[in-house]
Amino acid sequence: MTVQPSKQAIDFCATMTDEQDEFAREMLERVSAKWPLRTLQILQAAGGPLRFSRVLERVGGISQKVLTQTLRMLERDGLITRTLYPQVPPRVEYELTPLGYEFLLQTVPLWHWIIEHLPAFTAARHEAAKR
Amino acid sequence: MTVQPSKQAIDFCATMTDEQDEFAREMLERVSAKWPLRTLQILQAAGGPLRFSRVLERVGGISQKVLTQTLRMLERDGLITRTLYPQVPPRVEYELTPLGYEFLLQTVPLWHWIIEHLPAFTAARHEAAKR
DNA sequence: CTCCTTGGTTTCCAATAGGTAAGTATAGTT
DNA sequence: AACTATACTTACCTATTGGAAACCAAGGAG
Repeated sequence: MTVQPSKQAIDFCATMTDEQDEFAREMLERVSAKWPLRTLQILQAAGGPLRFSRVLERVGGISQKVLTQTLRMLERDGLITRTLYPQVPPRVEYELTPLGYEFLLQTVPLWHWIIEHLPAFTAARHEAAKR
Repeated sequence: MTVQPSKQAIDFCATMTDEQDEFAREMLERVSAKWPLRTLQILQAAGGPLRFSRVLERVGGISQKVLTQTLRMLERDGLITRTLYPQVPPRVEYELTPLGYEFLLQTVPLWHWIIEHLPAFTAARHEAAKR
C-alpha cells in the first residue's frame, strides 16, 4: 500500500470519541441492514406519503412484522414520519423527513462506487473460487 | 418534502438492473456488519501488513472464529490480501488492497455525516421516547 | 349477526449468528 | 518427553432474527 492521497480523510476517525464511534457504527449497521435502506428509497421514489400497504407492496418480499419493525425504527431515528389518521379502518401514512432525505443522499456516492466496481468484486470472487 | 436539489443523484438508482441492485445491497450489508468495517479501519491504520494475532488484539472484543470468518470474507471480496508464510509456527499476514483502501475512502463522507448529525438522531430518539 | 377492511401485534417455529472451549499441525526449545 | 507458539477448525450451546399465520379493534356493508 503506497496510496497516500487524502489519507487524513480517513484519519479523522482517530479524533472521534469511543462514544461517537460506537454510535456511528450502530447507525450505519442499523440502516444498512436488509430492509431499511430499501424502505427509505421506496419512500423517496414515491415523492410523498405512502400508506403501510403500499410500502409493503413496493418493498416486496418483506413480511408485515419486519416492515412494521423497520418503519418504527426509522421513525425513532427521525428518518421518516408516521401519521395516523384516526379513521375506520385506520389510515397510516409514512413519509421521508428532510433528515432521511439527506441521509439517503449521503449514501449515493458509496452506492455508486460499489456498482462501478462491481466487476472488480466479481473478479476477486472468481479468483478466490479457483483456489 | 419540498427538497429538490440533486434529486437525480438518487434517481440513478432507477437505472440499475435488479442484479446490480441486489449485489450492491449485499456488499453494503456485508461490509457494514458488526466487524468488517472496523477490521478494514484497523488494517488501514496499521499502514502495512498485520499478523492475525495483532488484528485480533486491535479490533478488540471479537472472537478468533469470527475474526477468521471476517478476514476470509474480506479476502474473498478482494478488499484485503492474505499471505501465508509456510514457516513453523505459521505466519499469516493481512493487508489492505488498493480496492479496500478506496472502499474505506468512500465510507468516510457518510461516516462523517452521521457524526455531524448525531445530535439530530439523539433528539429524534428523545422525542420518540416521550410518547 | 357476520364479514370486510387496515395496520398492526402475537405466537410459533426454523435458520442464522456468535461465543467458549477444545483440538490440530509441527518444528523448536527445555 | 513435555511444552510452546501460531493460526486456525470443530463442536457445542445460546441468543437473535425472520417468516408464516392467526388474532385484534371497530365501524360499515350486506
